[in-house]
Amino acid sequence: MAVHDAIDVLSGKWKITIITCLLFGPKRYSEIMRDVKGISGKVLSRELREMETNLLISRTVIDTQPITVSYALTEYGQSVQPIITVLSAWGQTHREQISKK
Amino acid sequence: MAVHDAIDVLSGKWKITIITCLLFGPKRYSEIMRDVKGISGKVLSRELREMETNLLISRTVIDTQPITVSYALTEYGQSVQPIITVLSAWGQTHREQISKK
DNA sequence: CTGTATCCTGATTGATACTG
DNA sequence: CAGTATCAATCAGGATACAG
Repeated sequence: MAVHDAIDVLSGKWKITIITCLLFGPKRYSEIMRDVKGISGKVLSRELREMETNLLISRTVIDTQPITVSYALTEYGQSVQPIITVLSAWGQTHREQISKK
Repeated sequence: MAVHDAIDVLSGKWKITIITCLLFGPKRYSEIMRDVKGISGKVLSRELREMETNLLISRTVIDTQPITVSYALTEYGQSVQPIITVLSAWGQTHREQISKK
C-alpha cells in the first residue's frame, strides 16, 4: 500500500520537524541542530542522510574554512508541505476533541 | 506543535492500517485480526485501546454467547480519511521518484 | 471469541568522547 | 564546523500460553 511508502519515508521522531524547519529556507547542520530542539548529533546526521537518499533534501558542501554544509529541501521535499498542513490541522482538532473530556 | 499531536495519535506500525480497515464499516476483533495481516493479538488490543482512548473508535460489546465485540470508527475517527488520502497520494509519487534513480 | 500476562529480541535513541 | 564511534538504556513488537 502506498500509504506505507509515505510513512516509511516520513516516520521517525524527527523528519517532519526537520522538513518543517527547512521549509523556511536552506540551513546548515548546526542551525538545524539548534532549531530542532532535543535531537542528538548522531540522530540528526542519520536522519539527514536518509532524507538525502530519499531525495527529500540536498546536501551542499561549502568550501570555506572551516567548511560548512548547507541542507535544502528539494522540490520534491517541498511537496510534503501539504501533508504537514493536513496533519497540523487535524492535530489541532485532536487537541480540541481531547479537551472536551 | 500540533503536527506532533497528530503523529502521536496516529503513529505506530498499525493504526493507519486499522483505520483504513474500519473505513469500510464496523468490524469485530477477529475480523480486524484477519484483515490486518501480521499483527499480533497483544499489539492489536493495545492499539485498539489507545485509539479508543483517543476517541477514534468506539467499542461495543455484543452480549451473545460467546460474546463478540464490535469496533467502529467514530465520526472523529473518520476525519482522518483525508490524511490517509494525502499520504497515499504522496506515497505514490514517492515510488515514482525513487524508481527514477 | 476476546482478550491479558509473560518473556524475549532487535531496533531506536541518547550521552559522551573523539576526528578531520 | 560537521560529523563518527562507542556504549548503555529504552522500547516497540512478537510468540506463546493462558483466562473469562
